[in-house]
Amino acid sequence: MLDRKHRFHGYSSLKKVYPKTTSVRGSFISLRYLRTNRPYRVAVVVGKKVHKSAVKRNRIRRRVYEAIRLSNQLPESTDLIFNVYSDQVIDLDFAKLREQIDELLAKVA
RNA sequence: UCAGAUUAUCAGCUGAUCGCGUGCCUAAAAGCACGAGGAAAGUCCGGGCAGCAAUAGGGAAAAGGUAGUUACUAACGGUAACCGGGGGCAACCCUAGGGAAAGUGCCACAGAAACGAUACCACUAAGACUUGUUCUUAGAAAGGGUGAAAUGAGUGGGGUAAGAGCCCACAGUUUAUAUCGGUGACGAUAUAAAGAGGUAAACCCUACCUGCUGCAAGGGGAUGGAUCCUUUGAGCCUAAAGCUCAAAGUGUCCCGCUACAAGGAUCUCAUCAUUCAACCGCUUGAACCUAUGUGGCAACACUGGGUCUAGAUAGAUGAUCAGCCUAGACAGAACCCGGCUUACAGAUAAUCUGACUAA
RNA sequence: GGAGGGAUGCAAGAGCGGUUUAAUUGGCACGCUUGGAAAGCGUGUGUGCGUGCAAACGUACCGAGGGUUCGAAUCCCUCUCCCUCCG
Repeated sequence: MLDRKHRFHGYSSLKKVYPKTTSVRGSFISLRYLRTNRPYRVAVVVGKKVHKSAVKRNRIRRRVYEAIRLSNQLPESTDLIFNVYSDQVIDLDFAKLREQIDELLAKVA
């Protein structure tokens, strides 16, 4: 999990950013981003259609957050929204997950 | 040894590195402490708490719920013990278990008839003639047939034209009364009476219970001011229009109570607050652990001692590596408790039952 | 998080506990009509299992599983999935 200042806060903050973003697609995760003049902010969205169980959705979210945290390619002032649309992230090898995340971030940069 | 029954507990662990939330301490950082469940789930019940002025005050109606008894509990549709019924050789388990002898409805098809009635076949008697596998009238309601169910008490005997609780004996059912046992449901015995179809998870009756809305409750901005709209009643008036005056709340009504403001919308003028839907509510509570403790069959209560044990807000408990074994199931707090229901790999312990073998 | 509503054939959508009611409409298939099509008219049309060469017949299924009843799509309980609302 990331530090509090690098996350989104409030219901409407994410809603306001969402329609202005441009999107980049990966194999299990898509990324929407928007350049700003603040420190970077990150959100990970795992919809209920990905998996029914709350435990498994939590696990996906935490693994993705962790992969983002360990990445050294984070841009300085950008809003990032990771949208997970596949439940294969649960069992995916962690090194491969990191590869994917880095790939997406490289596209943004 | 094998096959069961019941209850309780646990729900991977250890170490390293890098992270997250809250609290403490700080100017800040660092540091230290703590950080999901037995079901956190379903939201099926019961409460607390908050708002509606209310222990939401009393009564009535409507609507909904519960249903053996006695206890327990803050309360319950929950729990415990017991009673009745059912299952099992047994330990033990299951049970929406009030009333159909208050009333109404329904019981398709088939059948004579589905409940104040009625008679297809067969049975009995009398009569008729065309004298026979005949017809008519009467009797009877035990047998056959129909159907889930047929007037609803089985067996044996008597009785009769033929029969039938029509009568008798024995067995059994229900209701009432009495006595005994039990707080009670109920059980046992005796006497009397009766013959009553099923369905109340159909309406209903009886007894008891329930105000509504839910933390997205609610608080956090309160008071004054201005403008506009709407309804009902009364008065002026022949009537309409118009004008004037009055109007409360209790989410159904009456009483009672509170109160002297009709209700609604808009403006943002004055003071005040303001990055974010901030912040509060938000976690010490019918709390948890414990005792060769006390009372009780038990649920549970009391007493003594000890503990502080998540409180996030787009939402914290994770990631990676290494080791061990029995190889890790179901599953993530969102205001909080007490239950119920549903999901769940297994492991361990205790008590009990049956069968077999040995002594 | 809390509150409410729903699930019936390929699709939409009715359905008082009763022998036949799984109505109706669309879609689809076949036939008639036409030189050929469209439209129109007529007939048929869910799935599984069993019997049968076939036609056909029997039986079960109304989201799933239990219960009440002589008899449940319908009444009661539990579960699954879908939709709507809240400041």
